[in-house]
Amino acid sequence: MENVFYTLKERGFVQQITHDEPLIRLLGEEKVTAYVGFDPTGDSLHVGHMLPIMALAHLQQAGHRPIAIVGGGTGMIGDPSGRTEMRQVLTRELIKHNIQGIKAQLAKFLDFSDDKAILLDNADWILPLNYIEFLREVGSQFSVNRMLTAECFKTRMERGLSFIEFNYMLLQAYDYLVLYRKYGCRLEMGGDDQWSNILAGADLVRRLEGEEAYGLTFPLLTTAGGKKMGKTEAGAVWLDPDKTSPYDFYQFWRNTHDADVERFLYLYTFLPVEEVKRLGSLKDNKINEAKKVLAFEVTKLVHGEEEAIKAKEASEALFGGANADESAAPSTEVQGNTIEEGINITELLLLTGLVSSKSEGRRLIKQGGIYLNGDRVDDEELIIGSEYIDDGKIVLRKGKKVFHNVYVK
RNA sequence: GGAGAGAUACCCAAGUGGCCAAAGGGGGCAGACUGUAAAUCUGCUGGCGAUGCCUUCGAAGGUUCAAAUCCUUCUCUCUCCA
Repeated sequence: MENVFYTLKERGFVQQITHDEPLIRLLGEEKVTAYVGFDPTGDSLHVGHMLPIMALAHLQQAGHRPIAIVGGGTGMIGDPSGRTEMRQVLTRELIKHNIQGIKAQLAKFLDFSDDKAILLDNADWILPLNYIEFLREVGSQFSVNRMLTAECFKTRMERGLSFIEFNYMLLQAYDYLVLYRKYGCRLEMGGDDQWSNILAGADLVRRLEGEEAYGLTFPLLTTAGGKKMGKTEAGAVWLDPDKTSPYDFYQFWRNTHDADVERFLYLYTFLPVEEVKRLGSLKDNKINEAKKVLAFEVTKLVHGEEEAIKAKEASEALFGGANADESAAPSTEVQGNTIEEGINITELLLLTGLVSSKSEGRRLIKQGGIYLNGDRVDDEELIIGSEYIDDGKIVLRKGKKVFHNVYVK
């Protein structure tokens, strides 16, 4: 099998590595145990977490053993990296709850059977730590002078950094040490903002165990539009179907900027390199084909083939203008008599969540941004009665892309 | 602990008694153009029973016919000193 390092490199996963030659050799010669940590700051992962997950999946496919760490212990501290302000300190209960959600989602990407991949909560070894023992074993290995020069603390030096956060680096480094001792873990990966933390861990393993440990970071992705990957105006794009519907998830990928399509196909799908190259080279409106493939593949990965097909069909039906089944679009159910009595268009918009206030609804109508069953609405006082019900539902549209079905019970 | 500076809408940032629901920029939303893209141009961007009313300029009080603007207390942040 080809060395997985080259796969990762070719697909754009590699930003920095601690030692290139020895790491490549290691990955080519033996089964390597590698880990990535996830912050339990929410009960679902989002698109931003997919990069490390995909990397772990590639490693597993190449026969290596991934470890996913959920930071139940470090979550009690909060990583200051990349933050301008202190993180909110999470409660133990909340973290436990979040870990449950994250575990379930990771299982979609990694095979945890027979210890082919391992999921751990670092609370197991961090919470029982004895302060003095920890300081003597781990703390003594760190130079404050050096820590202060680390990039991750620089921004915080200006805005203030509390002692609890300053300790975060030691704890993450300790994770690596524990994993090395228990599982022989030799590689830690993470976002490029984790570089300092990863180096600290690799250093610690080398100092205390005399063994070379490696680190690799992923690029921090921004879209061609300059936004943080996985964030939209509406917030993060979640992997949890209750937070982001498969249809919206599909649409998120379908709306990828032209310039990002190839890069994303490499990173977020398992399509072979030749196929990605072919799709990525499509020009002008042909590239829409590539976007469809991207959207379908990623949706399939996260929500399964059935949901992916539904999302794709719904999308094509809605944008194709056909009257096909658009059931995958977000929907709201209303009581039949609400419509029979007649409801103001702005009330209905508010009800569906398409707008957050009636004023916003009126504004949109005034600007010609609201469509009812395909026709533009120009009267903001329009009363919607049963004559608008078509096939048991009313189709609302905001702008060009946001569809919403209103089902009448 | 001492001295100073500051806190304005989603973000940055003007405003220092009425003309302020609050300039400007960013972001966002919509329209035009398109390929469900980008770029560009245009409009909008606190709420409501709407030519009026209500809430909003860190919090709570006070002065005034009138406060984001003045006074008092409090909370938080930053800078310098120890």
